[in-house]
Amino acid sequence: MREFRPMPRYNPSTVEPKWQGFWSQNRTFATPKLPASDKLYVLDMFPYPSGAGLHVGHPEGYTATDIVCRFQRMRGKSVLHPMGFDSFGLPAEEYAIKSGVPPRESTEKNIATFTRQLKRLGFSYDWDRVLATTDVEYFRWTQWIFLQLYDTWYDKQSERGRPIAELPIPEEIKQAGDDAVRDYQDDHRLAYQHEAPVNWCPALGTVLANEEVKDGKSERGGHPVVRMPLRQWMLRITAYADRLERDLESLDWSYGIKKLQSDWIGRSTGADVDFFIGEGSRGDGPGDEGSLQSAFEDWKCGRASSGFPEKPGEDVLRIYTTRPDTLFGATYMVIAPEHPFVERLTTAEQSAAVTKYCEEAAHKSDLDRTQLAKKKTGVFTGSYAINPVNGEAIPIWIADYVLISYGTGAIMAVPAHDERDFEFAQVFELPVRSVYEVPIKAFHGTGEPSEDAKAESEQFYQWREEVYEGRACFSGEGKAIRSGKYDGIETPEFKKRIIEDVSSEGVGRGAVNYKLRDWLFSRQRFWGEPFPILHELDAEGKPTGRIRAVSESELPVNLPHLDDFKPHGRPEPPLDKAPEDWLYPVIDGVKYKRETNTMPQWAGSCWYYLRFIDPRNDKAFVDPEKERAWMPVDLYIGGAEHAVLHLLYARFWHKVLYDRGHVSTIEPFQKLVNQGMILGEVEMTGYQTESGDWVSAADVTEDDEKQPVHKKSGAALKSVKVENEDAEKSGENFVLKADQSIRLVSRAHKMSKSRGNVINPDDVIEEYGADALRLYEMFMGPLEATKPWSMQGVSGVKGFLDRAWRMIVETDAEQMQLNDAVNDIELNADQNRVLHRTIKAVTEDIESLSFNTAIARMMEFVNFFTKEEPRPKRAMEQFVLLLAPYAPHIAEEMWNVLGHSSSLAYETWPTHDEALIKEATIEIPVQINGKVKVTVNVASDADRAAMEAAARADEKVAGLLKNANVAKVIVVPNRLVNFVVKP
RNA sequence: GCCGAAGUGGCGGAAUUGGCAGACGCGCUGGAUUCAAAAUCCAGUUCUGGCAACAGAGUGUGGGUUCGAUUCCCACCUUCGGCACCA
Repeated sequence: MREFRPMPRYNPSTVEPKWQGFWSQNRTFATPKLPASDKLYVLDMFPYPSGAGLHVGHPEGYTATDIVCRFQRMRGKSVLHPMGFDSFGLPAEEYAIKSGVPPRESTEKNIATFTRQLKRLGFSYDWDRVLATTDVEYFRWTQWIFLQLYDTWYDKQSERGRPIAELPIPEEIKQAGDDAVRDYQDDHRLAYQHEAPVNWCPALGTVLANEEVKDGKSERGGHPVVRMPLRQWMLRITAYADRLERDLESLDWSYGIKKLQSDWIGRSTGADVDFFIGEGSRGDGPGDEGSLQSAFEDWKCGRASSGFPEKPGEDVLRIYTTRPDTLFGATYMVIAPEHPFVERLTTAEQSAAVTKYCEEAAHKSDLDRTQLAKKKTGVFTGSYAINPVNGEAIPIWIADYVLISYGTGAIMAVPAHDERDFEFAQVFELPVRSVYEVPIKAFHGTGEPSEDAKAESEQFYQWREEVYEGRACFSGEGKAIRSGKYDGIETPEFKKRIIEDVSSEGVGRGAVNYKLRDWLFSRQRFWGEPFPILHELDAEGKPTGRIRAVSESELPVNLPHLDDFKPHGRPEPPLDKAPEDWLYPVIDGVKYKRETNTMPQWAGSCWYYLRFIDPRNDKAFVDPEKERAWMPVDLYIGGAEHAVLHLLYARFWHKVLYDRGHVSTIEPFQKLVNQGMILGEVEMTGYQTESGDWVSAADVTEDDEKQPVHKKSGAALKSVKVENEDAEKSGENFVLKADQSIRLVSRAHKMSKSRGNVINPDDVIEEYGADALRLYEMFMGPLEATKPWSMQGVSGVKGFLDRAWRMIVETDAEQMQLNDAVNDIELNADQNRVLHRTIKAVTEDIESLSFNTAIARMMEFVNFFTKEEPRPKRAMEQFVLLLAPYAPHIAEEMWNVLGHSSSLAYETWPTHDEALIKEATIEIPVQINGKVKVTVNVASDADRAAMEAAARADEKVAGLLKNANVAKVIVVPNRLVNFVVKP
């Protein structure tokens, strides 16, 4: 065994465990139950504890938050900085199926690994608060929140969720009996069951939320997803769409993330309009208008007095449009293949074609629908509807480009002003009628238009003509034409007026729609939270359709032991195979079957930030007093991959809890920052043919599978990694040294096992130490930027820590002792200036999360002070405090060497003195016509005249100005002098 | 196609109420130290021309505003990320 003694040389492998042990033993970062001073809640997105362990992306965000926390503690704030594990989810279960290890076992093992790795990085978490979403005592409260959702309906009047007991029951429902009342309530709960076509993934054996499906494949694993009808639990997130959108405004999030969320919610405004169809399927068309037209007149009269009904009757086709101002341009209508009116509207002669089309549409997966999106398909129903604004009968078509799940599942088609309608009209040769004047494009720039501009203008007029003739589509805004009394009105005004008019006639009304759909909340998997729901069974063991919530006192509903939880490709969940005594509880003599679906992985992460405030409470999910004291989260840092789903779901749950009086803030996360991705090391890639001949990257393109192929011949090529010394730069590009005509590609790629460029943080710590890893990840570049890894960069940062160490610690001594050059002396003016400039910059940079520049300033400090001998001890102490948030282990050790016996974690953060930063004289550039000619020294408080005089006094400037005609002199105090010289 | 972010030395990046472009780090070159190496220290390092002093060019491209533009305006190109028939 190696002899242990204090090492004069900086050795992270002894310093770091020493201080990690110290913090742990002294519970240095334990947070009081209630804040003792100004509170600060800083949160990391907790990790999924995968079997692969921590990757270098994790410490990036975690170091950023840790710096802020350590800094703010030194500034006297009460800081809550917890960590936990998002441990439910598919991978543990997939692993269990392969290996036979129960998910709880592998999950606990992974959590232990993650904990060890996180502790090795020296993060100042309050480990007393650690939690995992798979802890029974945690998901007990996840289930409890589900019950809150189940017990809540959304009151549109007051715009908030209220207890289901307060739901007003209409008289006719009351009279229909208890079952009707219960059904009515169930229809209004925020958590409800619904049978609808869902995204079923046979390979994963579960349904997926819309958000988890990309290009018709599962986000996890990339397995195909098909649509099939299933009865599922849904959460009524759409009720909160408006608030989720509106409240974004109050948040300190980047514009990009807000936009992403806002686009996902997808609020649009327009109008609902009813088109009269009479009894349907009568084929009343242009040739047979009589009966439908006269019925339409009667209907319109009726509507004028009755107004616009809440629910459309059988005699109308209700559509939603964002452009009611194009009503006069509607030349046909389209309904979705799943629309309930399909059968009614189909005439006998069209019946066969319609049935065939709808069947095909039903079997298409989302993938087929999107991939075949290139060409529009559809079929005519044979029926017509009457446009309420002009009484015109127009044909009704069926097409899958209209989605049943958005708006009313039916549209009016205005091919002249909507690209999709135009495409469809082209395919089926339907009429196109433009009702807008195409505004003349304004030309940019000044003077004569160039040849290009003239050609462009020519093209524009040609296109404009095509729009008027119905051969092109214009989706912009302008002045109305062919729109009766609305002619000449600009689009926004037209919209307003026509909505008023159709409303007063009772044929339409202003309407709002969202892209956001309700959240499909159940999964057919084992490793998730069981629903606290029971289905009542009758004497024969058949479900009666009644459901019952597990009472709060019966929570948690734990997962039963299951030997086999393998999905079988059928929609029955694995929990259906649970032991009888778990599956069939009897309450008051009534037998029930438990809900066997489980919650999706998102559930646990929707509220973990609340549990951290009071993690061991067994009476409530969080104590209200503590919740009020700590919420909201002041800073939340994590990856952009959660920009939509996790953040939207968590905000939704939070708002429901707010409405029900369980939390005190309307939003959970006040400030959000997304860390950028860390890529692998930059690689130089060249391309070779099968036979090994080089091909220039300029001649390479990608095929459909993203494999490199030769641009001209299409022959498959192989990518070859080229060493840096075999490449050189030529103009804009890198080329092969041996053959300069061969261009290479220099690029950093995402870290992936298959590419073999994954950096393991444990290895980095082994070689350079945790402080170097932390410092490097912060030094790489701006927190939010995507940046490539560089091992040489880590080594460079380690070199800085070595120099800092030598600046303070005597490396020639046998014992750990202060460097002889460090003495108790006063700082001179230069030293003060450097010290105070550093304090100022580092402080401001932490506040703006600009860690890379803060580190650069500390490097400058060390570069300066290593040259100073003797070195004032006080400056060294102040520096160590500045460094501490970034590299806490080495800072604690140096603090120790500087003669302090305890941790610096709560030492007072240094402050700067502006007066000491100011220099007596400053160097300013002197320009002539904006070009710097010389620099001159002037007093830092010199006025304009003095600066100009100093500039003119310079020999070279005087020479240059001698025979020149100085038209103007621009003097910017403290900045520069510029002589404007005319020839 | 739409939306968002970004294009600065050999590389990561710095500088924006418009004011000396390239801080800091890597790499590279030369030197010191060493038997030697590692480590460390010193000097240099945007490009072009020149021994040098110096001169010219330069922040994706093209234009514009200004005494002065990496920063502001217009048009475009490229890369990355997201969304994708939402009427």
